[in-house]
Amino acid sequence: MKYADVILPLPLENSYTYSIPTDLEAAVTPGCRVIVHFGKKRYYTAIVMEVHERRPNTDFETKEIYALLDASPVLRRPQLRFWKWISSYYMCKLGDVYKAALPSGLKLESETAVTYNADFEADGPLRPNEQAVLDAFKGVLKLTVSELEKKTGLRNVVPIVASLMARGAVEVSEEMKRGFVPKMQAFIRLSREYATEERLQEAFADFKRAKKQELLLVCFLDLSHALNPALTVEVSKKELLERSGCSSTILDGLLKRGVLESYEKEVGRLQVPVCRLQPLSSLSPAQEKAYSEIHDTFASKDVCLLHGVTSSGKTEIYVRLIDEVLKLGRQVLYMLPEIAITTQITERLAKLFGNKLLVYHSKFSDNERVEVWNKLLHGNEPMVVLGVRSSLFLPFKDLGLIIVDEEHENTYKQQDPAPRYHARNAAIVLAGMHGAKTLLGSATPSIDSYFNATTGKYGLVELVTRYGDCLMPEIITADIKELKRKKIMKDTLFSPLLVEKVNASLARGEQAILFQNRRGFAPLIECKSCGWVPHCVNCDVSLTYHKYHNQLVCHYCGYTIQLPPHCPECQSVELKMMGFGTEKVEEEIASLFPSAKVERLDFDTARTRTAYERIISDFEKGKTQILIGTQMLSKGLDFGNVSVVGILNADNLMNYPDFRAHERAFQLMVQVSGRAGRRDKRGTVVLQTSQPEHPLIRMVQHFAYKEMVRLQLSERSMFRYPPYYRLIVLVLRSRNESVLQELSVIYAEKLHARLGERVLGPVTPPVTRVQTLHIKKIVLKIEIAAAIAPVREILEAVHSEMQRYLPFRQLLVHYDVDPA
DNA sequence: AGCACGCCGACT
DNA sequence: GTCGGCGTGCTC
Repeated sequence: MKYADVILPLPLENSYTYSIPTDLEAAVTPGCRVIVHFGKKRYYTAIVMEVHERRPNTDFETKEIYALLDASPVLRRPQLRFWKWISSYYMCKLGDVYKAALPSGLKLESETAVTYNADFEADGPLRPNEQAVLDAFKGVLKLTVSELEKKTGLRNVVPIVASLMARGAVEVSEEMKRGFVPKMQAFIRLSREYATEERLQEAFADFKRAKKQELLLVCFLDLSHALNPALTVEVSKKELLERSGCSSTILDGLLKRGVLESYEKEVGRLQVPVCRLQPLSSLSPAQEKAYSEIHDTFASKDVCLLHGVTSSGKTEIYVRLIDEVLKLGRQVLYMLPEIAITTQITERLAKLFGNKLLVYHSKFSDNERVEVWNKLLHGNEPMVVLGVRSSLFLPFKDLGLIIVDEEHENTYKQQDPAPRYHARNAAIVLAGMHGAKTLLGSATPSIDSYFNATTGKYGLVELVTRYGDCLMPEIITADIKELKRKKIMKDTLFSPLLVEKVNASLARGEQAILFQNRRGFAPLIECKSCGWVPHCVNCDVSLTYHKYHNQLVCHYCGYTIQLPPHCPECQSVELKMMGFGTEKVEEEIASLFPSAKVERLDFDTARTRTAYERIISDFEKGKTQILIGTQMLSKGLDFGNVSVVGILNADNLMNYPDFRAHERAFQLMVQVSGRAGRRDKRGTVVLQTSQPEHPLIRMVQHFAYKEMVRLQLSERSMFRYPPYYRLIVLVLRSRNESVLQELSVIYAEKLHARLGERVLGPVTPPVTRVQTLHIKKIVLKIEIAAAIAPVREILEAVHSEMQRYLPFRQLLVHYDVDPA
């Protein structure tokens, strides 16, 4: 008897053993997907980790594998190893890694479907809830449990469905959710009967009055070359109708006559670029130098950091390296943070690499992602994948190079659902498993990477001249505190300097970008008479006012209410708006620069791929003169005509409680400034701040990156932060505040007993409650040279010790290794 | 993560 | 007396 140890897409400690039906014994191999029955009801797609003949010591019945989904593994050999590394280093369950790794089209799950019995006649009165459930079946026979819950508005329909089933009113079944659906398209061909010239002549003779049909057939023959087997191409129905200008009724006529016939065929969703491939452009001397230095570095080191100022042309260098690796027959992963993957970069790469390019990110549909997956799995050609964080999990065969562009971006660190992995660091490990090199690129490298590069762990290559020798923008500060004191800036977000610069730029037919790191209209609302502030019911934060929908929104959990017409505490109608977000900036621009066309780029306006791309392309084409946005516009965008950038409030970037606040503020301000001035024009940046003398502001003004690093490093070493220490944060959450308080203290004491001064806390984070869960954190600072395995063992030991305290079950615990 | 089982308050 | 709230434990 053969058994398979499988991993389920659930946060479970162990793998589970299923027996393999004899007819599948040969076919079930590690890396295959199987469907298994798990628990009382549900079916899941599990991944086979190991096949063996060891009978499980049976305190439990061993179930059989229900079905095998793949003739060959969907994972390639190194992938499982990579999954195990992620789960061990980032201290999460293998099931969590599995969940993150596969596109959901490959993870079919069952769902309980409820079918209405049309013959049902109640033998007695129904309870209101039961009636409500039955009423939901108006016009439909079958609904899933979740659809029923949505339709009825009831929270727990399962028991109600159970009692209805007992009475014979409904039946339930487990059905698999729809997974990947291949895209089918209708094609048209000549029917067999008419496939000769003679028969076609007859057909033409037959048309008489059907002139349109005749025209359509001519058009078809023209497109398909159906009579010349050497040249024949397939013609889709859509193309034929478009090219002939005929309606589908005319085509139906031809189909009815039997001259043509229609057939369905699977087509890919990945668009094949139609443009002709372009040769690589040549490199400037500075780029050439950097390029060869990277090469030299890779001879002795596996990782190289490319520190290239904005618009120094890092992409050209990447392109060269990609081309080279492809020519060796190996694969390349080019990673970018989510917000930086735009049509600009995809089009550029498509022109160079054609159908060797695959794109993988969250704004692609799941079906498209499955196609990318399958193409890498089954294809053997060298490929370059342009992707986000999760593209690390794709089934690469033989990676030769991973490029992590904008490597300083903290969005490379996955925050919320486990696995909480850092894609840049994981990329280096993955590259190691493939014997590949990693190139980290940034205009403002993370302090961690820069430290590694200057201490010899990585190579360092610097590119300090901007491409085409265009000048770094001039950064001028505007002192908002002073302007407010002098009453020059009253009830406005714009300093006179910024207004003047924007006006001058518009007058020259140039564009402006305004940056404000907060969306919505006002982040805080306060009643003028009693001081009441609207708070989220689930989280410990005030609600942000969004004027467009006249709503108050929680930016942590999405909780939304209408703006009350008066204060619920004292009935006063005077509500004061405090602070400002992108919406308010937009509103003020409309009055300050009435003739300019303005657009806003933030989470609210760029919800879909098309909306996002439209805003960018309109700005690119000059349809928009002013673009307002959050950090979304700091990345990966090249605009040729922007001469002014305004940073509306630098203070809120610098003043938040995190040891990386200054590093991040510097990176953000320099990146945003980099949008100003391209080609031959020197740009201007107006930096509005109440602390113009702040050292960090001075460093931004002079692009003094190294100075910033020096200062930060001395602080980090003093206060035991990365890169000198490794942080592991234990996050404890509970609905029950007192249990959380009590247990977090005990937890920290136990850790302190074993790890001493390395343990800090428990501390209360700035936002103490999110989604009805109170939060405490215990921070571990581990010497960077120390081995991490013993620390993990201690953490696990203390965790199991804690489980002896009964209320511990009310706690949710997770680890955040190397928090961003 | 689901899902069932089991034990307590508020309704007919 | 029952309904339904959620705390607890298990899933090969």
